[in-house]
Amino acid sequence: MNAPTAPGLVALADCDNFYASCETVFRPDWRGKPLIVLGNNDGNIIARSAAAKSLGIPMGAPLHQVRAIIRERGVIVCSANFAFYGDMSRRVMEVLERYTPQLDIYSIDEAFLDLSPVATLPPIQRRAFAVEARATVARWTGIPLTMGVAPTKTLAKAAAERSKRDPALGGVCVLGETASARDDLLRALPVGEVWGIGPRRAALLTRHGITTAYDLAQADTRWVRRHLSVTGARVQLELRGIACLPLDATPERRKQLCVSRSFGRPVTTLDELSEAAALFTAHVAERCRAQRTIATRLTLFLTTNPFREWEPQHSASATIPLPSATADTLALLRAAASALRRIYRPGYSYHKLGVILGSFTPDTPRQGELFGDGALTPAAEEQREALMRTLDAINARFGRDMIRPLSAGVAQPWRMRQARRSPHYTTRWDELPETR
DNA sequence: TCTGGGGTCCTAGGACCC
DNA sequence: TCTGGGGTCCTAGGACCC
Repeated sequence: MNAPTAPGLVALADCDNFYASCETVFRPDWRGKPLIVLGNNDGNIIARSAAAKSLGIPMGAPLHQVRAIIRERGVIVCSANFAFYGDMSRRVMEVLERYTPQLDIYSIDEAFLDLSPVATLPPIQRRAFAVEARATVARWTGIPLTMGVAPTKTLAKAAAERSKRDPALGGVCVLGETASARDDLLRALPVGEVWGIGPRRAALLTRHGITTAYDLAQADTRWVRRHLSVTGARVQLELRGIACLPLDATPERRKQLCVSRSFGRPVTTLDELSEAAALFTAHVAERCRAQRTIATRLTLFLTTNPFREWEPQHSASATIPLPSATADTLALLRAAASALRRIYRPGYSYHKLGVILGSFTPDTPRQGELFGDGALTPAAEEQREALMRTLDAINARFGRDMIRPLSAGVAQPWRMRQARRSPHYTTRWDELPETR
């Protein structure tokens, strides 16, 4: 396991329109066409192909706002298929891993590469290296990506941004040695597009006359520290070429896990909410076991639909400290049920429910329980763990929810809509692409 | 009719302790 | 008039990210 290191030279590999590109890989007839991917419940647009962007379809917009343009321009519409995207992501990352001693996977479609081995090469050769990595990913996976190469992560992000905006760069932007090249790039980057500067901070900065990344790099460091906290101060240093964000290739153990969904239709009864709570709890428990942790805290939250302003609103959450750290589905189901009883109020139309596990510790060695009231004996505990392992194995082999809590219900009328999901091309035998 | 899901880090403030 | 000082831990909420 490598400790995080301060990068001397780092590349950001950022997949282009990732979800839309995934959908196109096995449908070459869709290449170049306007295509959008909808989030769960087929609600919002969460990805757009280049052609869809150029039609002016906005990111994040609810589907019903763009119906007209979809019909008129024949836009292809897909429901999100996260199992498929996750598998394609794994393939892209495996290719990138061949090009670096340390791959820091930042999200499903982005990773930072430690390029210190090629840092001493002249810029032209560094560029050739990035160009080849990019071409190999495209050839082996079908996914196009953009590379930004620079001394810090934040500058690499800015370089990749530049590359996406300027097709003449051929998908790779290497931030040159000279300070003037860097300054030119930063002057052209609005401050709100700097990585780590969101809408709130951008508004504050603009009010103070700081409108570009260059302005932010030059601003008074004490002022930045005071108004943007340490995260903002780091952004500023990174823009100046001083690495503050380490490259971390250790496979992460999440600090919290969340499974939440909006319902396919409004839900009012405690019975239906209990079904959703049970199903989500089973899913989050499975993920907790998969990363080999046990949780000491379960939070359940519940909200009405904030867009239906004319209806009475209620949102609440309850956190249950678990008497002993666990990843046992049955123990977590009890905690979730008691949390739900605590926050449920009749008379509301609920829209979304979520279950969060947190405050993890590694699952071995197990911390013994100080006061054993009602706890399982060690032998019973071992049996329960074996049961969970069996359950996970069956679900992994025969499909998710093959075995699930009965309390999660059977008909599940509250389930989300997903009308246009593409096949699981790479993750289910019966949905493999065929050639004729 | 119809508005996503899953994360991270930081800070302020309260509870509690000596 | 005057109302310790300093520390830890925990949680909620804000801001940001993809």
